Amino acid sequence: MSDSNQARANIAAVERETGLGKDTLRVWERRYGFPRPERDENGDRLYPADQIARLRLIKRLMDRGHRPGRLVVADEASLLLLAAERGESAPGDTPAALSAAPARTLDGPGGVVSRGVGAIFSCLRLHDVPGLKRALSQCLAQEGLQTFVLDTVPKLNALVGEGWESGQIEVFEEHLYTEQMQILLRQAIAGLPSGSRRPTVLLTTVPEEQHMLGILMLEALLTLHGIHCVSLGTQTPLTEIAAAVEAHHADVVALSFSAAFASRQVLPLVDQLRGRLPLQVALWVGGGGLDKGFEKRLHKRVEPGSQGITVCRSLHDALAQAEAASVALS
Amino acid sequence: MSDSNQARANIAAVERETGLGKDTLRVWERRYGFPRPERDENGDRLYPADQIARLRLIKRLMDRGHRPGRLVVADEASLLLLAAERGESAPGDTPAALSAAPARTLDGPGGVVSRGVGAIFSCLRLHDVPGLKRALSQCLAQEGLQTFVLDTVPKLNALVGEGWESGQIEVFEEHLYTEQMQILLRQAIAGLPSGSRRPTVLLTTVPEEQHMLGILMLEALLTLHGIHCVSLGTQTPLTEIAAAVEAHHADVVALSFSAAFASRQVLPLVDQLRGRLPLQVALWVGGGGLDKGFEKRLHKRVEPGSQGITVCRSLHDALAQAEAASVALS
DNA sequence: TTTGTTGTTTGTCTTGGACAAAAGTAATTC
DNA sequence: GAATTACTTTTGTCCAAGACAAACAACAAA
Repeated sequence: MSDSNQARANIAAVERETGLGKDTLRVWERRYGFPRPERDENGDRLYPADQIARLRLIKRLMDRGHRPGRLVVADEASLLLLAAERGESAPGDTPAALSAAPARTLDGPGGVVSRGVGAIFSCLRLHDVPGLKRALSQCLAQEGLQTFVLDTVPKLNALVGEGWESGQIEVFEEHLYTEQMQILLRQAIAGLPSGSRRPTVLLTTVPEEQHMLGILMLEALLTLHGIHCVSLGTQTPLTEIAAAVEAHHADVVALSFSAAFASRQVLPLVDQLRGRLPLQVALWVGGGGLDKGFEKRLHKRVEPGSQGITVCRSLHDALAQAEAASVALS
Repeated sequence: MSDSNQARANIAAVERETGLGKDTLRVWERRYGFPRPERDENGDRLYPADQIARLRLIKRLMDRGHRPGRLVVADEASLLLLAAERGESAPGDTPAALSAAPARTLDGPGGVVSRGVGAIFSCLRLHDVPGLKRALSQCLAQEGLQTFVLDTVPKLNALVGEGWESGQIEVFEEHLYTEQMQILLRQAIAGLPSGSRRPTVLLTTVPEEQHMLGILMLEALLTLHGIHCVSLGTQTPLTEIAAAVEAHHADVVALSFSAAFASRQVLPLVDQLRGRLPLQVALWVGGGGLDKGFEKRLHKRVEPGSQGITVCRSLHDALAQAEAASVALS
């Protein structure tokens, strides 16, 4: 198994592949004895492929809420057991939607018959790009944009996220899903009359946060309701967000944090941005990257400027905020 | 000027804002005496705003090809002098296109009269989003997709890039441009019949490379010529690229590197990916992130698997490669 | 002009220590 | 039982100073 001609990666490559920082990798090695990479002739770490795979699994479980200290000392069996568990985070949601819609709904190559979430999911797992496109479009057309964005897309995101956590879905499949959903949402937005109502909402993400779907969903929803949106895409430096607010006379900055984002960094980042924005500009934050205690910690802050941060736990929240702001501004 | 209540940022924030790594910031301080941040009560670095601004300027000049050792010890005046210089990288190109198309082509709010590159550029600088949309669409409609992608978009990219390097264009304006161009290109691609000819080209970027425009331009061009493309979006881990190749039976992987990408990392990355791909799968690399000596260094490599890497210096190259591959596969 | 050799520049990796914020645990009160 | 408070452990990030190899510049030779 552990052949010497096995592919081995340096610490930078492991950071790329797993998303765990170099400092973290080193401190785990010191504290827990794992990972235990080999060394090259210069003393630099060389991680074997199996240790990288384990690190990736650990990262998956961490994003689901498990603690690293337990995971790294756990044996392989209990790790796989945890991975097989389903996320029970949202009770009453659609926990069995996946198993209820098995992949045998195919009708010849590329010809999917069944509809809805299940069909989308099977196309994704079969790498059937045309079928995926078709299933997504059908779904959108059938439900209408509002229902699609408010209900179906979050459901799909959760499904794909869970599939990824449990190892059923590969990262590249998730990329494919994201790309196709992006195409669809952008097309839908382009087909709408551009919003003209205040507030003007500036949409973006902070550096390190590369996931676009959150702000794209919000943009679709707000544009549908006639609200004026300006999207800067992902990863805008904080100072630039502040500059853009001034340039576009924005009333609101909306930030999205995905579950993959390091949740401990969210509050300082948001705090810092709040300090750079004028007081009358609202700051909305949302997405799965906000842990449960976020509001509590937010309210514990006594520093000036920590007020005026609105947490949107769902797109419904954000829409309600927008409507309220629209009334207040008119 | 250097008030004590000035905003000061920690090293992580400076990394976010400037794109310079923590290690680099620390080693510059040790070697060159700049930056020279203050310290908080715990000994952690606190960078004043003016030093951050200088670091950002230095990063700009580095991306243009200047060497850090000279820049950090240079005085403010010579730095600004360098910044004001225009990039002379592409001789015979369109060096004065910007100044030849001043911003006074407006006709009332939002109503741009003049056409082409100049109009696009002025809308961008005036933050006129509807005008920008219109100008871009007009340009595309007038020139046709092929000419637009092959000539105008690279020209615009260069212009925006130069504007950013010289400080005329803010980062958030560049984000806005990228976002709008992305919308336009995606729309154009969606309007085409999806490609069916081999080779099947898998488009993506490596982790750390967030710029989408390169692969989007290539996707538009190839799809226009009937070539079958699969895009995974940006930042796909190398192992996942390899997995996606297998899943989609791709014949080619196309990677794009922007000028902002650390050019020293390109070769090892590409080498590593080459090693993970089957021999019959081609690997194309392109974009401004490849420095001049890239081919030379590539050919100097004697390691197994370093063969079979094709450098595309322009989209014309890539298109020619695709046509050649198409002939070979039919 | 190209090719090889030398010295300098530069980013990244190393170790081992330190600390603050977050999360878990226990005791207390409503 | 649910919510506060106080205490303890966990955990990621930062620091210092040293080292080294790849990239680069400059010069020599074919």
